[in-house]
Amino acid sequence: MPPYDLSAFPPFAVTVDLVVLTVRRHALCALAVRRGEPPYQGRWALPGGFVRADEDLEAAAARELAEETGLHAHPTGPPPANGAHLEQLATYGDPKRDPRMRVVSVAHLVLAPDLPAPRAGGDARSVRWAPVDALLAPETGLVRDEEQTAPLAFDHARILADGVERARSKIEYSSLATAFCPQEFTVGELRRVYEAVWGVALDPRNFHRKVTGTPGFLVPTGGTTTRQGGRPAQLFRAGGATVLNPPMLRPEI
Amino acid sequence: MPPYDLSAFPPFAVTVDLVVLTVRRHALCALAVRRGEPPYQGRWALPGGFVRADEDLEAAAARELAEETGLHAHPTGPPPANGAHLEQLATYGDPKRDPRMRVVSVAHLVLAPDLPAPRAGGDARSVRWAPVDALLAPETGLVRDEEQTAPLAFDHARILADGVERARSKIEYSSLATAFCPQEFTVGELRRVYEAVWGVALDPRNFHRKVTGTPGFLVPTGGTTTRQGGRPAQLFRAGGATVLNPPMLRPEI
DNA sequence: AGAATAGTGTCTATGAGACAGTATGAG
DNA sequence: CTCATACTGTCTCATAGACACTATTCT
Repeated sequence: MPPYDLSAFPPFAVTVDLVVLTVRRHALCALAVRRGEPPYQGRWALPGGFVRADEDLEAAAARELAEETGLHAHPTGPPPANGAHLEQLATYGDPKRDPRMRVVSVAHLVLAPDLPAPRAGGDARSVRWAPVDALLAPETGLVRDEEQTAPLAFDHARILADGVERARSKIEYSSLATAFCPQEFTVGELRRVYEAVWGVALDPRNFHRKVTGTPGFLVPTGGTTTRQGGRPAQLFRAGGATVLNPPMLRPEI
Repeated sequence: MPPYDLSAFPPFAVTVDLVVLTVRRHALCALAVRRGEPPYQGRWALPGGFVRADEDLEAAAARELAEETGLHAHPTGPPPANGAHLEQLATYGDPKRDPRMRVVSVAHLVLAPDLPAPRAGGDARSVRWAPVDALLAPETGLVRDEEQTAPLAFDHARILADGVERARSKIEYSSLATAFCPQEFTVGELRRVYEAVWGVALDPRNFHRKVTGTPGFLVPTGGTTTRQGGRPAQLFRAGGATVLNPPMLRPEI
């Protein structure tokens, strides 16, 4: 078969799916949308959609993100405003992953601060933040939830699990945990992000020493806040450093 | 636009491209094929090809690898025979990356030991191992090479650079460097893999202490070899461990 | 006062880097 | 013999983890 014989390749549909993560009420949550049509009608799924004919993959992901949440993503570089971090996650192309046609989905990972309202374009009942534990619970539904969310449609549970694992490992050796925080945040708030994403408790004193001692990780803004109660805490912005060396260590077990 | 309106999505061609890396003569090398047709006729490119209509992405990558090199890949799990490590790398979908049509390429990374002959299916002049430094050299060709290899066709320089960076970082925290070694190897041979991939010199004594002291990384086979000269060295196989904790530290600078 | 959170200091165990010194082969 | 490589041991410094202690607010 000569390469690029224009009649010799099978046609594919290409979509982007989004794993949008945030930390709400001390829990790692993902954005889920309810499917209005078959297949998997009524089930929860990851947001996503078709890549347009002249659109880059990353642009398609940013467009879908804006349509679903109103969030503006900055694929690389530091957060200028209240933007979200966006990166490509992986591509899923099992021939049977969609029962109707051959669809290859390029999944993207988005890390966003909590504050933005969950939606901007759709209707309120069809999009929500759900704890990833509930979305990934075994199909018997062991997790008590006001509304059953698992199992996700298609192979989206696998995609979500891959995205969560990527986020868990990336905050070890990068400063990406700050993408879950508002523009100004305290050391304690950053620690609660780590605790929620990793699902562990960290020693506040050692954590404080570690993050404030890593050059370029945090930049003090001069302000303080008491929004967490207790003694006023310094406010910080994310510094220019993107990689942490040495990394944050995720406690074993 | 209703989702999955079968007439509402633009058609894409989906390909797999392969970044096949090995260590030869103390240098990190990648597999390159010479293009026989336009565009970029006569230029070097990464091996790859179309994904078939009912073929998984990983299966397509393994098939292309076997067609180009005769290597058999085992996507996950330990090397049973002289297989190569294969994993998905990233997906490239710039609308203009191929001048003729919309092509989305799912790049895969392959790490292989040196021994296998460079090719099995094509003709000898159209496929070769080339040092990644030469393939990624600036277009002015600062690297002296018997035959100019850079710049690669399409966006393959970017793909190769991403694959090399992935390999460089993965051998820090995983036992994947053993994928570059034959089934049985010495500590010194493993060290030369690290030195070639990272492009640095490592202290042989500290390296020996580190790798032999990490549980599950190396399993002694009982044999010895003098193929490197000097005092006979113990032979090892790769152990069951896949992640290294604590990781190998890549020297700075 | 008591509770809650922020922040500092101190000790210890672990591991990386530097490097002395010994072991065992090939020529 | 020399040379090359393999391997062991020892010292020092950096840092993670454990945890005592102080600081500053709110109720």
